[in-house]
Amino acid sequence: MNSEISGRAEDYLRSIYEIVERKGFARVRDIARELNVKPSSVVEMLKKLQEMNLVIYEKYGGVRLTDKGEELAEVVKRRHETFRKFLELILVPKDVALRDAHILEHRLHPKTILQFTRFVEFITSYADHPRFIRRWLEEFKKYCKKKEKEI
Amino acid sequence: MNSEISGRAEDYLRSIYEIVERKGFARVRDIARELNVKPSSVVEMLKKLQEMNLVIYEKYGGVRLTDKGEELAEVVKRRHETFRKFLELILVPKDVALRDAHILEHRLHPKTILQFTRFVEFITSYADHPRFIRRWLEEFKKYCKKKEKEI
DNA sequence: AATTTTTATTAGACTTCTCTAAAATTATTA
DNA sequence: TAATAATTTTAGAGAAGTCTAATAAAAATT
Repeated sequence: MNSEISGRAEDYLRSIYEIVERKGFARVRDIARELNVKPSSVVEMLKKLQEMNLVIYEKYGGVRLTDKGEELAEVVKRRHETFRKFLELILVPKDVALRDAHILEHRLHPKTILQFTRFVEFITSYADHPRFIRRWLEEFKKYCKKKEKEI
Repeated sequence: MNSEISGRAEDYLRSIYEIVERKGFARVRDIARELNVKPSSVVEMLKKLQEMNLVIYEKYGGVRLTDKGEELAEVVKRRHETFRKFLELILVPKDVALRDAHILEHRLHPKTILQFTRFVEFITSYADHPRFIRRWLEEFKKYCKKKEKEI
């Protein structure tokens, strides 16, 4: 009866979604490579995801998402993007931002996710308009550079 | 040989630190209550933490942190405060912010933690000075209120 | 088509953290 | 101090996710 999806399951779901988006279908191997796990772990998780009606897969065949799985994956992906953008906004290097967005995207309260989303929206939508936002971003950059020199 | 401390172990460490700070000593019961786990789970973890030279505890006696444990707990606590402040800054309700800071504080790359820290520093240290920051915070509040009404 | 290589699956074990239930210890109070 | 209550500890098990090694199936190559 526990329909709570685990953070790790979400990772698998997003990964499958992105692979399918890129190359049309997902294989165990691709997923394993993307998540840095062994193929056997992928198979294990695929069984669970199928149990939850999030993916359809046949032994030795390809993997695809159910409608429910796709919906969920899209939510997860949007969340991921939000966190990635946010991290880049506060000047975390791109590679680190990508990595850490994965960590941020799970288990946070919906209200928290909402506020992160609004923050990113607010900054990016205003970024090339009002002076005070642009000014603020510039000042933050300066502030970081100054701190960088202090090390 | 693996001296990596787990996120969960960090929770225990911070919890012990805070209880000791509050009432002088920590008992299994206190820790269990604070972390919402059973006393037996606490005992289990205390053994591991002792193994890692982070706490000293005797059966049926109190728990205290070693110097090494205290140092680590302080780092964890500062990190926690940073995230809590940050979440409140982006207008996450206090109770949710407290809860989610626990989730954010683990496993992020040092560079990410550094940037979060700088961001909070930047905003709070300038908050009552230059107009453009105050202005910015006000605008963000307005933006959120507007979005709130749209729901 | 037969052989080799790649990919996928299973079985079984391990890690980390958790729990319940029972036993041991300490504290309280009558 | 004897009985009761609260706390702590142990033992044993379970969930989630991972791994290795062996096996099975599919794909590629000769």
